[in-house]
Amino acid sequence: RVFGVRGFASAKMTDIAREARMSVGTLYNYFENKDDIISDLFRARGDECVERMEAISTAETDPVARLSALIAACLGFIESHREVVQVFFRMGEDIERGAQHVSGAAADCNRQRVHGILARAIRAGINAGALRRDVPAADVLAFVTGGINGFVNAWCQREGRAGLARKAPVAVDLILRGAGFTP
Amino acid sequence: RVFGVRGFASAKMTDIAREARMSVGTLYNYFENKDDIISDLFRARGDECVERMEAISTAETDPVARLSALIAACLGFIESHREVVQVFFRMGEDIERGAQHVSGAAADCNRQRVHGILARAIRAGINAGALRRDVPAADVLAFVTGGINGFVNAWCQREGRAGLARKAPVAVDLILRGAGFTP
Amino acid sequence: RVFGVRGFASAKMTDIAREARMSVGTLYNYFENKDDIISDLFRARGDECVERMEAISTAETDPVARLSALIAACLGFIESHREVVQVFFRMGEDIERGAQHVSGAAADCNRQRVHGILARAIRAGINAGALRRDVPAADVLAFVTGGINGFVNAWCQREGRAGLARKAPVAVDLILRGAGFTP
Amino acid sequence: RVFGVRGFASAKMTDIAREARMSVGTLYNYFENKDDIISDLFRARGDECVERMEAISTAETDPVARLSALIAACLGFIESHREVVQVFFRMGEDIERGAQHVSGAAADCNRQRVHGILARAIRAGINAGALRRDVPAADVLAFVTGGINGFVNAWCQREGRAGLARKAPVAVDLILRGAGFTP
DNA sequence: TATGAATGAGAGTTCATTCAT
DNA sequence: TATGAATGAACTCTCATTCAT
Repeated sequence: RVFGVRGFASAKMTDIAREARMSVGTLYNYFENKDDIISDLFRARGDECVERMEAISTAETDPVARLSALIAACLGFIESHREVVQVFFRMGEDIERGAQHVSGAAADCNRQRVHGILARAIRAGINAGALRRDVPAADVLAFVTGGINGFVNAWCQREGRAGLARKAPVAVDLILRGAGFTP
Repeated sequence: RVFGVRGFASAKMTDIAREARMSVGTLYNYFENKDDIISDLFRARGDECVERMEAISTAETDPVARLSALIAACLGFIESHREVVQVFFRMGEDIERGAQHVSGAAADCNRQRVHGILARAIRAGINAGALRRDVPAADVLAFVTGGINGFVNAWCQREGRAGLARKAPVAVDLILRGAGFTP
Repeated sequence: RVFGVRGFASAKMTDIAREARMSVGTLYNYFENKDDIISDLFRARGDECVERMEAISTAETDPVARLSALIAACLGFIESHREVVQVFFRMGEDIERGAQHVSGAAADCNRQRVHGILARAIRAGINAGALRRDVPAADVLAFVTGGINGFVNAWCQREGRAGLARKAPVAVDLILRGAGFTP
Repeated sequence: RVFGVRGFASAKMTDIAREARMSVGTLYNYFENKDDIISDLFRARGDECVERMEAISTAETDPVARLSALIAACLGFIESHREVVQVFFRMGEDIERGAQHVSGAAADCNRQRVHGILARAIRAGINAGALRRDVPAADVLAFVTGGINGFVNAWCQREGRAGLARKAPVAVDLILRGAGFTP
């Protein structure tokens, strides 16, 4: 929660300790150092998210249904882990590049795993003729992840409100059919 | 450049001064404090970007052409301001919300202005019947900005390569027509 | 053992507890605080050493034999209390003066008692005409204790080897007759 | 001065800074870290001491005169660098072994160089027939360095008084001729 | 106007000590 | 009596900011 509100560098150990209702000393009984806290956070949530997506990936065989379910799962996961994801995604931006010295590996690994799952689904969709062939799969991936993030960002703006998961159908629809008018 | 590489909190005034080939003292003749540097950076680049987009907005009357041009302009602007935009966009994430104590206002204002321009274009498109009516304009906005960011992120991954602007047609095409196969 | 290896300030209570195969809590059932541990250590070993030397002092009446026996006893005691003495003597240096806030009194008291015993033996030797009269007793004391320490230091260098007590005859000989060639 | 009084571990950076009439920040402009301060101290004084002793070593050819001059030089150097040497020698004890993580290398190197110079002088004396042949050179070295240290320690006890260098003749005499009465 | 050494508040981290179990 | 998680004061080190030159 503290990382989400103040950012990694500005989050003080004392703040984190106070939020966790313990002393700094106790905090250090459970984490090696500040980096370790966020690393663990990333790892734990990332694993959870990836697991859920993997499950969907193997369960759902229809390409379009699979991609739709994955997108919905992403949005649902993010909504149900509001505070963590706030760090996970927003700080991720900071970490993926620049400050990669802080748990960069963990964050990067998670991002890559999620991207990998989506990429496989996209390629399957293309091969099955359910997704466009005229656009490189890499571009589709960028577009899909971007679209998801767009809704996450918008949802984060309207702080405190619920409803990200509810947007899944719209998001999926826009991602698959585009914003343009089709008569 | 320093902010882009090290992140705001980790960027030291001495580093910035060295990069600018001046002493810290001189730096303080031009900027009130560290926050001021990034604020000014945001304001300056933001103004530039907004100006360019405003120009397109008034020049182009056809809704679809206008939105396409705006998207292309965004991508072009970002590519030509690599280092700055790296901070501008990536750190923006960190600043827009979380660390709003640092130039949050400036960043937020820029984002809002850009979003405003895109929102107007989208509404115009909907009214003209060129964009989908069955989806709330706010959702389309989230989708469009997300799609743009998706390409920016992918471009940032492949560090050092050029070619973000070149992606504009693909980005526009995917945003308008979606990733799904349409026979 | 822990004090000997890490030094007083760097020795952690948890390390000491682990070495003693108990918990820190239990440690605190036997010692008031960290200082107390080293104080007790000093006192106990010091008493032991002083007792042994006192015994020699009263038993041996011939001045030269007495001094020789005392020197040999010192070296023997040190060898048989390797780890403790490592602290006792080496840290003693640190504590005798400087860090007298830590059990300085105890250490100082021990040193003074040992020095006192040696000083009495030296004075007796001078009075009996067995030791040089032309040099102040205080200087002889400094010389004798220094000589002993010299062998202790050299012995400590060659870590792990035995044989300090074996050096007693050489040490005594050098102390009494000097390093110069006497035809 | 602070290291000498409080010992390395107990010496606080703020104390050192106050003693040097500067702020901690300034201290860090000149030294990387706490270890660096003592390392530099050791290195600088050690070099000085070694240089002086080397000069004597090459200048004086007569073995006994050379050893005497070296002993006197040691005592003189120590007296004229009271505070530094207090750390240099006393902490040396602590560092040579135990806390070798702190500038152990530097201290050890100095000790070895000084010992080396003395050892060469001793071997020369033995070869020239001026020092005893019946005792291993290594033991003589231990005895000589011990004797020197004995006077240093005694001098350090009587805090604040001068006169270590004045003891050189007595020290040399005792070291060469021993404490025993020779008719 | 330019410089960069000096400053010191504030950060992360350690560890002697306590006390409920 | 034994335990070891919890505590928080105190430490080292950083770096934005100042100001005499």
